[in-house]
Amino acid sequence: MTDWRPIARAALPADTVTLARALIGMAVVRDTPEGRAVVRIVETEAYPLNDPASHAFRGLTPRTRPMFLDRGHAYVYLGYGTSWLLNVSSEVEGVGAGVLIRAGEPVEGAHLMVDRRGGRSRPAELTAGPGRLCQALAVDRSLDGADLCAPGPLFLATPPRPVGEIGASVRIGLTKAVEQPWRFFERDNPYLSGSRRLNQRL
DNA sequence: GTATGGATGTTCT
DNA sequence: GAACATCCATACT
Repeated sequence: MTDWRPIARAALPADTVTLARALIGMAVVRDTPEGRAVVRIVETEAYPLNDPASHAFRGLTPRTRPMFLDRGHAYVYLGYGTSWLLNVSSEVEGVGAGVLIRAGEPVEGAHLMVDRRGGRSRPAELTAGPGRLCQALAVDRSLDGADLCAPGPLFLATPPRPVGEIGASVRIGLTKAVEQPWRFFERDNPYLSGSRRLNQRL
C-alpha cells in the first residue's frame, strides 16, 4: 500500500498543454466508503484558452464554472447523456481551460473498478476511455469543483513509478478544432483508448 | 480487426 | 430544438 498524498498545486504547470503532458503518469486517488481505488493516468487531452472545442470558449456558464478555478480542480460533466467525464482545471483562477483525463491504468482497488464496470475486467474495457474511467472510479457530478490538490474523496498524487515515453496525437471525438495535436499518452501502454494508429503517431 | 448507428440527458441558443 | 470532449452492440471483412 502506497502512502498517497495530494500533489502541491505549485507542482502543476500553469499552462494547459504543458499540464496535459505533465499529468501523464500521475495517480488519481479515489476514496469511497467501499474503499480506495487508484489509477495511473496514461492518456489526456488539453482544452486550452481560445480553443473552439473547449467548453469554456464562449465564456463562463454555470456548467463550466469549475474550468475557471485555479489549476488542479475537478470539472465533471455528463457527456452524450450517458457518461461522466473528468477534467482537471488548468491555468490561473479566472481563466477557463482544462485537461480531460481519457484513460488510466489500475494501480490499487481494481476489484472495485471491475464491480462498478459491471464485471468487465479486460484491460481495454475497464478504464480505457473517459466515460469508462469515471464509471470505474465512481466519479460523478458530486465531485464537480473538488480540489484535487487537497485531501478528500478525489485527489492527484505524484507518479508511482517512472513515466515512459510520451506520444502525442490529434484529439478524439471532436467536431471542432480537430487538427491540434493536444492528446497525450504513454506510449505502448495497454490501457489506452483510441486506435492503434493514433497511439503510434508522432 | 474496423465501421456504423442508437441510446441518452444536460446545456445553451 | 440542436449539439454533444461517449459507450455499446451489432454487422461486417
